[in-house]
Amino acid sequence: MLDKTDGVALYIQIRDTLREQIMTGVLKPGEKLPSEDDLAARFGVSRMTVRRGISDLVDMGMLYRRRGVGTIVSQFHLERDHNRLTDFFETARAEGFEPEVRLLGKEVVPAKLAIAEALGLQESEPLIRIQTLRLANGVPITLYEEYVPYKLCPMLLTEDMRNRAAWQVLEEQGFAIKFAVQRLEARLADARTAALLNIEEDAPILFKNRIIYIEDGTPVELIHCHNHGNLYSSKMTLVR
Amino acid sequence: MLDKTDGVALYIQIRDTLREQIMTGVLKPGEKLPSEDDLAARFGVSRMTVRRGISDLVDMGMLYRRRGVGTIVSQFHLERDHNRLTDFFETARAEGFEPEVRLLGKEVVPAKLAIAEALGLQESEPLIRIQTLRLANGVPITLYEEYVPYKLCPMLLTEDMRNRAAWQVLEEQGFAIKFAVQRLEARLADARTAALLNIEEDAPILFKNRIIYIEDGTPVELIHCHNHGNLYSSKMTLVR
DNA sequence: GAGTGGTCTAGACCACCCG
DNA sequence: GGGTGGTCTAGACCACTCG
Repeated sequence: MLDKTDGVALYIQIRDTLREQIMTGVLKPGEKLPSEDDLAARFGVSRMTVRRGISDLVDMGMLYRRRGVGTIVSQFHLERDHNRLTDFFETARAEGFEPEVRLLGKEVVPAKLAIAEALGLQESEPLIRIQTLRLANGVPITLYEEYVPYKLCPMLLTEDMRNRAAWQVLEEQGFAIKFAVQRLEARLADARTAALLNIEEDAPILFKNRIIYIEDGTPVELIHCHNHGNLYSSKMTLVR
Repeated sequence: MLDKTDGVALYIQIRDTLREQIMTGVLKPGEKLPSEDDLAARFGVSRMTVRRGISDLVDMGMLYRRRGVGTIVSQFHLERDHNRLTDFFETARAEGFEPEVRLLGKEVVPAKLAIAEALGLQESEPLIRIQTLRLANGVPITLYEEYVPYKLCPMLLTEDMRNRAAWQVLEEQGFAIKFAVQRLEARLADARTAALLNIEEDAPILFKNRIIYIEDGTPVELIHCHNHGNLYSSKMTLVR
């Protein structure tokens, strides 16, 4: 069952085995897993190792534990991906839309005060600004504006931005992208946004301000998303 | 340092001790913790127990680990609370606003199709609908509409809803509230919402549709929030 | 009372990072 | 090479649930 020689941690192999069984319906919602002692014997590992694998699935919401009862498959599998930084193309396709990105412009601009503060820079420091229009099935959904400090990654200027976001380029360059903090607001469309999204001025816009950080807490990118109010909504999971 | 007799798990005492030291600045951002072996010796526990406590803080974003280097205090402490179901009053006060809730109405209504489907009910089954207006420092911020299946908790009809949400009452009644899934949209204010929030009709509204679930995946409450577009934004953290 | 998950121990070996 | 975190073992005792 497990391969102790291939370098993949045993608890990861156990986690993936169990997840596979839940996904394929071998383990059904509401059903109890074998006990931890039992699983440890089956997998030929110690109970602590089984627990570590199960804990990951509990954190993901696929399982829950009841002391004195057992470990049970959740009825509802939390879509924790909605609380994660994910690839626009992958998620669009996963939701059944064909994604497309049109480059509107890419230039070096001096940082305005608000953006400089968000990125921990001095005012007027050079930024790379990348503006794109994101479409689903050919319909404009989002006006996407990205700001990255020029000194951080000058090569962004020559990268093709039609298949990934700037933070994904940074990740390829070895930056340990760790998390993002975003703020959602309801706004009205200004003239330019309205024209690009093919809606009326003053139509509703779901505005998203997102700052992306690397491991040690340094901000590396600011994003402004102007999302079509009637065609876009933002879904997420909250845990008690 | 630790109390092995008071019933609180050692790893929780260790976690809270370390968190306290980070919060109070004894451990500063960017600073390395003592090694796990060292901490185990200081706390008088095994290394696995120390790791369990540290892991919780890593999950919360307060620490990060680097193999071969050590465990380091994050520059930026993730506010994971924003990804959690939290108490309106507590969070408002924590952010420096004095919260207030005005009851607009509480009645039993038949479930419309969309709400019945969201809550896993038959159409027309009786629901308790609670409508309140939420204010911060006396300014109306949110028109809050809650729907709970009548059969689930009839006593909601007689509860005072001015200091907690319905799901908090359910929690007090022993329901294991586990998570919520919500969807945010930008909308324009209709006449009633505009009047209650003291804004113009067609002003921007951040609309939130939230479904609350218990442990086994059963939905127990649906919430519609109509948030003041200019005074309310929704902040959250995404993890890579 | 039997079975379950919750916690904890006292080791062990490894991969990785850095001086 | 020395120190760090990553993984794993083979036990142990406890609190809890349920029949």
